[in-house]
Amino acid sequence: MYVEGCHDCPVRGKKVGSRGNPKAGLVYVGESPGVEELRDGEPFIGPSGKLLWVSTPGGDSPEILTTNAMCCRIPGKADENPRLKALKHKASITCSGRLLDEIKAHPRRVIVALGNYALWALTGNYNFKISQVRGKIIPSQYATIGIIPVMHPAALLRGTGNLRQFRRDIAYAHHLANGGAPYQPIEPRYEVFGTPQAVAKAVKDLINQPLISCDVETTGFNSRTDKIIDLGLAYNPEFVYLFPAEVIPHLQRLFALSRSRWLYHNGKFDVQFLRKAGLKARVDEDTLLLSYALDEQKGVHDLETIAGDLFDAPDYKHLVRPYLGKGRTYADIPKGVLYKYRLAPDVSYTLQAFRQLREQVRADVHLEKLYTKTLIPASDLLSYVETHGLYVNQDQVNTNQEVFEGRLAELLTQIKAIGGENFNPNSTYDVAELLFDKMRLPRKRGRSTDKKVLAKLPQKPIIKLIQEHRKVAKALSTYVYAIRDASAHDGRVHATYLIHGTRTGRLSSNEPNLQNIPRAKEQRSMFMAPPGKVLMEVDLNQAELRSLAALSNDAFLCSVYNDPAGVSIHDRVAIKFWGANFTPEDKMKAKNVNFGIVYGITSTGLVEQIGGSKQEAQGFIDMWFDNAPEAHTFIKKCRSAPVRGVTLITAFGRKKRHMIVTRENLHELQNEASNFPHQSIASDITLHAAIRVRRRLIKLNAHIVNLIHDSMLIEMPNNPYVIAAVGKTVITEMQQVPRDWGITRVPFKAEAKVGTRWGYLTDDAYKAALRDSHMTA
DNA sequence: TGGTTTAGCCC
DNA sequence: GTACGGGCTAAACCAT
Repeated sequence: MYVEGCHDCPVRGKKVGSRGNPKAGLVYVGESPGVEELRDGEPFIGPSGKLLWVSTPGGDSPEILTTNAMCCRIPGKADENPRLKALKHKASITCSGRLLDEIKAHPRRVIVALGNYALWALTGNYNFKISQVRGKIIPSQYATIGIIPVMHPAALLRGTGNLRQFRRDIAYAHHLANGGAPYQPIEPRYEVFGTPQAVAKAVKDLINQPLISCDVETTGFNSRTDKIIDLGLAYNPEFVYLFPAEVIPHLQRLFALSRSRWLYHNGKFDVQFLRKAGLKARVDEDTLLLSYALDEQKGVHDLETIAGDLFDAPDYKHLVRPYLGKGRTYADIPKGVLYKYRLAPDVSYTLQAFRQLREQVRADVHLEKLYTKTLIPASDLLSYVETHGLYVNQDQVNTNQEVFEGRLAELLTQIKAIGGENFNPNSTYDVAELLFDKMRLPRKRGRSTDKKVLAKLPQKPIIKLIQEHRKVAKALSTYVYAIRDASAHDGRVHATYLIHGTRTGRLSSNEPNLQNIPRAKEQRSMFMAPPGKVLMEVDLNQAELRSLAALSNDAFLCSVYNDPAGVSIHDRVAIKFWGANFTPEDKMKAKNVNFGIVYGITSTGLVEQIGGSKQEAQGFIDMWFDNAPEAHTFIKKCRSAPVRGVTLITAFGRKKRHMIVTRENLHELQNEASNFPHQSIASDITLHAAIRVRRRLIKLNAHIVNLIHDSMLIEMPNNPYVIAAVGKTVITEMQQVPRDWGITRVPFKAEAKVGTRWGYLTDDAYKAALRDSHMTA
């Protein structure tokens, strides 16, 4: 094959042409051939091709014309290397004539552009980004229906993109090529109900509807300081009722009395604003949580993405964006624009998405259980935890600020005396230059200067200074300034807990993250109980190891946790390793192995913690598993799930699906899989316990103020009766939840600590309260 | 201004 | 040569 464009082409290598029916109505256009394609002279027969064909309805078919934007191979590193990138760009331009000639030779219905280069060559528009336009019909002179941009399968194999979306996009192209109608969102009509009389009329329409979709637009993300601008409701996606903020009080009756099921997209956010405005809002259905139940990957659950995927809803962001920018809020958007392009579509799209997603969840018994029994109740729990917030000890924050700022200034002076006036210890570039170029210290792992590397370098004064500087700088920026600023409004921090933040079912926390506060007493004590109250922390004891024991039914682990004498697992393992006369150091090592096991630790990782040789560490790991063979088998079975194409499912209905397995990511997927079940179960036990106890605690004026994977923090009056009642309630439920969910082979154990400052909670204080209340533990 | 990399904190 | 699961934030750096 030789065409005129090849004269100007900078590559001029061996060429790979097209395959399939030259007259096909459906064309796949890829980027450039890979190694396998070059060898066999056909496009899409390597790993990318395999993924493409398994994602194609009906599989590999000669009725599809398959070709590439470039017919020569461009080395895979081209996107990182500027010289190669320029070459690739030039090649794609010179080759586009050949591509378009081939396409134009016969009438086409649909062209699938796989990746940016295919899209650019087909449209001539280099501003397109595949990640932004994928799955949308782009009109084209070359195809009657148009171009459907889709992520390149190679990108998915590298770990970017989302397989569900990829499959849906390909299926959509086939649907269109086979004469199917384009997905068409319903664009709702809307009306503003701005007077009490108008509201009364709207309420009459709405109050007996079985399902109402609700959304609010606000001036910001903080329900304490920001305000609702407008509220939208709909029971039919064709029509949205809009209510300006000033008439919202007139909706009280609707929210309080309606028997409707209330639908939101991330209702945890909306209901906090609505409750502040005096409405009895509740979340019965939630499209964000439905989407997460169906796909535990992150980054695909915002309403724009869902509506775009399900019915090709237009992206109106660009129409709203010009009115935003620094210092401006949604209140600065003209009402007409806000209603037409934001509020009305959001309310209607939520309803439209719900119809599809709810059915998909209902069709799967595990997901139905997860959604109704865990995700929706968690939304209710967390909207309350977020609103209540965690009290901040401003004195401790101020003290920490003074101490850390003072120390940081000292350190900086000393560091600059060695590194020079312009030396910035926060800059990894500066640190690497000083250590490896000027001081000629030995390099490890490239030019990394992280904690472990510094610890292994010869202990020069500058290294000690940099180590301490990093610690103090972190303490100051992340854990003093952020907490100080976040609590400036009402003396509390109100973190946001994401239900969909992890692939295991753990919660995540942000702004601020209350799940990674340093354990140092003076830092944890930035959080405390307000005057007259105390904090209680209730922890699950070794939750993940107990989960592993229960799931694997391992004889050794089960005997440890069912042991009436209560000899700890660390002691039991130490005895197995060293006999009855083990030393305290031995016990420490045993503890590290025990905790490492649940994370799938390797000998290298274990050496980092306990020292010694790699062989010795491997010996401990082997011995541990020899001693717990059923646990070993269970973990191995989980590890092999990605290769076997098996989806892991927990008792709570959490799933770990294995979408794309490649040689590169296999190891990572196996590690995730082996960790998933016990991590997931441990956090669900905590979450369910919190859901169960919340209302009972409120009657005692006790409030959950933080949740950290296997523990919860509770604020309550400093009264022994209350403390004892709360402790008993929470401990009982944390221990009962696993039994109720069929996790019965080992008991779970919860423990309570009490005090005024988070850094100084003790079990003695809890026991004292039990004594004082004349109750027994 | 926004995205990526490197670092450090937690369970 | 191979690092151990799940997260979030800040600062520097680099591209646009």
